[in-house]
Amino acid sequence: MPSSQDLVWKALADTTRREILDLLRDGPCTTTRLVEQFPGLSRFGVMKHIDVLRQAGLINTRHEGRLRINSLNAIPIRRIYERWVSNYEEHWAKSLIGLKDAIEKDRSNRQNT
Amino acid sequence: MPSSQDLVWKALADTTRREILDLLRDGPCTTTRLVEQFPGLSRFGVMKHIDVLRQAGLINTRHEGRLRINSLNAIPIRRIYERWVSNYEEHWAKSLIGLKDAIEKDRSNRQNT
DNA sequence: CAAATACGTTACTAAATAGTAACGTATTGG
DNA sequence: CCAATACGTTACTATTTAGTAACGTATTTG
Repeated sequence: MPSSQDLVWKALADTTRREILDLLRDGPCTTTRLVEQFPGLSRFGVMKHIDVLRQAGLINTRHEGRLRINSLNAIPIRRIYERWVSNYEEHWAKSLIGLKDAIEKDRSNRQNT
Repeated sequence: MPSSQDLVWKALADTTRREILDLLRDGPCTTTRLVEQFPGLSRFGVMKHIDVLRQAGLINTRHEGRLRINSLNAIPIRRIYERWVSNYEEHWAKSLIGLKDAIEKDRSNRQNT
């Protein structure tokens, strides 16, 4: 039973899919136009990536005649940030600011044992 | 040729691996103790996850006698945030603030067709 | 209505990933 | 030194994922 968060993580794990999202940051785009941006991949290849992104809720598609217009939904990325990434902010701040301290502490710890 | 960023994304895509990182937020931990936290997995299973995390630079291991002490390095997560996630902040802010507007627009669009 | 366009699906293959079981190595306490 | 402990690896299987080729559907345009 994969959670919806899990689908988002899996979707983001692939370079092509992150590139698709990056393209959509500039605005909505039809499926065919997206396919054209990836000459190395078949149409179906790209479409399967789009599917994964849609299932993760990162892309919405609306129909307009024979066009399918894909647009970005950044909210799931926000959730990833809020529920997970932000928990590490304190930690990485410590690693950056307190690097010298950490080294000193580590050294004296090893002498005490 | 997977970039180092790519290794981080792949590493984060797995629930077990994110759980390992969450455990390490409380402080460093030996390999065996980490294994014990995942009764459903074999030792090797957990160790392979640790390996993936180490290759992504998310975990450092130092040797201390017969113990291997694994500790968190949150810097790669920070990079993911800076180089990618943060680009979407403007976008998700727009989606949140403009949500009511978007709904109204969508409704009137549907009435027009 | 027929051709062109935009999109989608079915069926298949190749490769990467997750996982287990069983065996091997290094460190340390009695 | 030898038994226990902590860690690691080899060899294998099952599952998932990525990808292609080829075929099918719906919507316009002349």
